[in-house]
Amino acid sequence: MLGDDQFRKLTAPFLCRLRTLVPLTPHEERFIETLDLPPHVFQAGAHVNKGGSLDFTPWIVGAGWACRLRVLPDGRRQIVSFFLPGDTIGLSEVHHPAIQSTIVAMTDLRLLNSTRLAEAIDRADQSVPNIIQACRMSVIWMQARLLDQILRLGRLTALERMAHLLLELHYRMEDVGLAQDGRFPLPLTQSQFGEALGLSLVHVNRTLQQLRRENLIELRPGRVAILDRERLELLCDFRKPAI
Amino acid sequence: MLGDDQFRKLTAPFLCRLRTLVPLTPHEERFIETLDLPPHVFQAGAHVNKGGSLDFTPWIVGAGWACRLRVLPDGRRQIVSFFLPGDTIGLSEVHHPAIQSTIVAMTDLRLLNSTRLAEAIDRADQSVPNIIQACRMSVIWMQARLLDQILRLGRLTALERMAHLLLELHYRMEDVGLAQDGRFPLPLTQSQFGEALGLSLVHVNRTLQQLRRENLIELRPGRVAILDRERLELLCDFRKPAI
DNA sequence: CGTACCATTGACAGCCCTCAAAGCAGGTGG
DNA sequence: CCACCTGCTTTGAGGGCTGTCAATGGTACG
Repeated sequence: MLGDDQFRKLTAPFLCRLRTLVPLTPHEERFIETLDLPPHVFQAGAHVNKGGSLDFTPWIVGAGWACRLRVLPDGRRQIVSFFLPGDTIGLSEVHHPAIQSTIVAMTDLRLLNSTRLAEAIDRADQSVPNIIQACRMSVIWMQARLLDQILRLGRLTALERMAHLLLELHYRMEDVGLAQDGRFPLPLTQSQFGEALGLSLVHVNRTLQQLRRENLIELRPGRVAILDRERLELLCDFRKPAI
Repeated sequence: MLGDDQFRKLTAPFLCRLRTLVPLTPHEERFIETLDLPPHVFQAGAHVNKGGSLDFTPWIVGAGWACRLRVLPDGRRQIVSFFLPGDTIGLSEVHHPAIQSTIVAMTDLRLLNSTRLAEAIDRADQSVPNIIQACRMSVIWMQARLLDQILRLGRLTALERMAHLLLELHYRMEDVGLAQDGRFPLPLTQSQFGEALGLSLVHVNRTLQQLRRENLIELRPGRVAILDRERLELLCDFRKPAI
């Protein structure tokens, strides 16, 4: 279920991600490429941070998708954020009980242990200054995406929310080299879209149909194509994450 | 418009806040108490981070309320988070253009310049280890509150959202010694409640009336009383921020 | 061929929004 | 002292966006 990523180097997305933030020295590129292979594998549906000493391990997503999830006692579920290939888990953002959320693998997942990276950051290792700078920027990006999510849920209509989320995912996949020509793998069910966007499954379905009717996207299970990015951005006031 | 806080030491709330997180040494208490007085004053409605060199100054809120706000081109506004006395601005969380938001004073505001504190954190100053630890924890709390906001907007009904936010604000005011017996100053208009909770002004009004009818809160302009915290928490699955 | 999961469609209800107007309190100036 | 203004709160009516319930279809897999 890892799709096209299966045979790529698992460090490639993270390298892409860092290079969108800062230029790296050859030494730094090697530092990343040697980060703890082989990967730790979680199956779709597994909890990445539920019990065990792995709870506080910092990871880099090599392949597959995960999400941060909050569940209410009555069963309502809210997806807070997504982790895509090249994202860090528990490094730029935080593992802590106070966060009261679970990290769930949405597909089969290959994670790289980034403890060495975390240590380098902690002691401000002078041999990898750009990496440290990039990770600092990455904290900011992650925060900005949380604010995006708040804006979507608080102020956008269903149609706008869906468009806005698709654009965010597109940009993120493009950044790590996993989107070509507006097309990228999208392993979300409509129910999961609903959990992320605060909508019911049924309404997600109707919203997606509307986007298709207007020739803004193409969607088949597991894959999406952004047909008219500009019009889609206009529709939902999406602001390209500049700088 | 600063209410009861007017004559308190402006560093008091921040000291309270830190002490809820870690114990401080006498040296550390003095370090806080000498943080750059007199305060920088913003009038209600002013933008704290809009243009000028003050943009990247890290602050501590001494008195008054502020919020982080996102505005859409068509005028829709979403309050992302609140800054209460004792909170930091641009220290635990981030000033950066990518965040695409404005920090607005909701009341007259007295801010302490915390550049000295920021520098102490940056160079890991060994004379104030507990303060640094507390600021690290504070980042986590701030993130947790963003997730709370996402949960409210994505999964709670209007009544639940309102209850949940009131409880959060109550706990935060209580932590910094500004709530007694469930009562605390609440300088929000119903319109601002709406901007924070993703509701219309009219619906905020009706929701507040419902909470009053059920004897859960008392509310008069500028001030609120939580009458039955336990029932209110039950109503919205509020989880006390433990640990 | 049955099972399970996901996508799709229809009918209907309800939560919440918009529009509109009236009440209320504080501040200002005549 | 009162008229007036301004900003906030309150109330009513009606509509629309979105949720819930229920059933059907499609596809992968055993």
